Amino acid sequence: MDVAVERPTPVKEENKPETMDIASALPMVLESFPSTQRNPITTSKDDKLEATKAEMGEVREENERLKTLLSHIVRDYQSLQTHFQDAVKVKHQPPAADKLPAAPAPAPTADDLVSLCLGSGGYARPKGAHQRSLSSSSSGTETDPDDQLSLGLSSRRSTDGDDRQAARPSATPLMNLSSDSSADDDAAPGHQLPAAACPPATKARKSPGAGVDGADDEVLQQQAKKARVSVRVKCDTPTMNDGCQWRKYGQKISKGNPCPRAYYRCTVAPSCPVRKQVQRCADDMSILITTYEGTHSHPLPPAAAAMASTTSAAASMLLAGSSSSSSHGHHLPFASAGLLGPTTISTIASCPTVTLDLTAPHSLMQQQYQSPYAAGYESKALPAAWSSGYLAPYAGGLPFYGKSSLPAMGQHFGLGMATTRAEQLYGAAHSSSYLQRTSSGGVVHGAPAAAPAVTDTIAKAITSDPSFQSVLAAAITSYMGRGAGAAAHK
DNA sequence: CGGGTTTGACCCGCGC
DNA sequence: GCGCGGGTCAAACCCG
Repeated sequence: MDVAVERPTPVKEENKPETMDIASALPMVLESFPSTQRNPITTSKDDKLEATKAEMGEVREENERLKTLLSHIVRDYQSLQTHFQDAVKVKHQPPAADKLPAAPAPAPTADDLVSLCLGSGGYARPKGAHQRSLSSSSSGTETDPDDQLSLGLSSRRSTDGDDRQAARPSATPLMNLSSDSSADDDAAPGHQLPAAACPPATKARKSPGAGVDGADDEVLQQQAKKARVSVRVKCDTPTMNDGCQWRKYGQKISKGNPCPRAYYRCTVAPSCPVRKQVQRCADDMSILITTYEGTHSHPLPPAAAAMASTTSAAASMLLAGSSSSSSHGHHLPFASAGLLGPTTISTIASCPTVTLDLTAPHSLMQQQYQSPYAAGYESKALPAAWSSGYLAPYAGGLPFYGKSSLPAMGQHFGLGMATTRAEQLYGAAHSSSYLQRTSSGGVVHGAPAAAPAVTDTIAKAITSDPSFQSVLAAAITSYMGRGAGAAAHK
């Protein structure tokens, strides 16, 4: 068809207040459509105009339905949250039940490994002798040339956090990578990131003789678990521009990977403890693996806030999950929604890592829905939204991240396509998504441990890439709907 | 000249 | 206890 339907750039949504209502967020997309009529129309275009109008009407109806659906979903989700909160409270009554086998030192007790393979069913992680979160490559991911998934997430968990707290085991103060931990500092300053938040003098590792007993032991355990977020993207450039300023301070050839691993330190602020490691995947040199560690101790530029939020949310999810009972899996909507592709959480050497694989699920999108923005991702070092900071309304002065998550979810919840197609996509995403948690063997469990934080992430991520919005929204919708339904059955 | 990169050495944790 | 490997340091070097 010749009617060029040009949608306004996502920037329009950027300015939406975080607290915006979900219902009001949806029409944003529709509101954008009238702009399509502004195309210069020649004399005989009336028919087309009429057709377009009719189409718009249909889309409008579709949107109304989606709005209603979303409202239901949100309600269900909140209900589910409540249920979950209660469940968690009950679950954590026996304090020891939920912790890692705390007795021995913070040693290799945490060898749990959660593997989430979603999105494209063809994704097969080569599970070798020991699974590596970083260098594990995806064999089936090389087909899509533009696997640049934007991860603009400015998730942030509310500090009032009743429900947020639910995601965290109450007995285990979590080190939280997310910048909102700054808000939590008031409550638990001692839990500030040990290595990450310690002064630039670093050398945190050189404190062997600290007295350890009782509660300190627990804290140390948490300290030992410096959560990391590893992001795998297809990227041609040596490093991924995530909006932050980094200074390289080292490089190392790691075993099993001919590509050197580069070590970077955030230089936005001299005292910023955040570090990242950049390494190319051994199996697919086009895949760049960036591992983030720590929390920025300074306001982030908008472009960086998106990425920081992403890692924060992922880390939060990871930590919330990893500190829960090891006998219960963690249902990670991240992956469940097919949002971030195969998402792997692994705890290796007391260093839990969540890997966001942005190389796989994209192909689905590409095939099904060619967003006007999709072309922009081709061979770009960075997804547009990622670098644009378009989802980072709180960056640059305000304490990093915004507020509550759920409203935020609706904020950008712009569904850019009709449900019919969304359902198609959802079907594909849903049918191939599964959660697998392996614990020295491989048991499949499911539990909504970190749902809130992850939901934030999902919601924000949806907004970051218009080409993803549709399918992700569908997937999330489905997830949340099912989750709420499951909770209702309990 | 200041800031960033390179690179070899060093430290430390972990597995055997 | 020892060796290995990952992570960091810091001097030398490079570049604008």
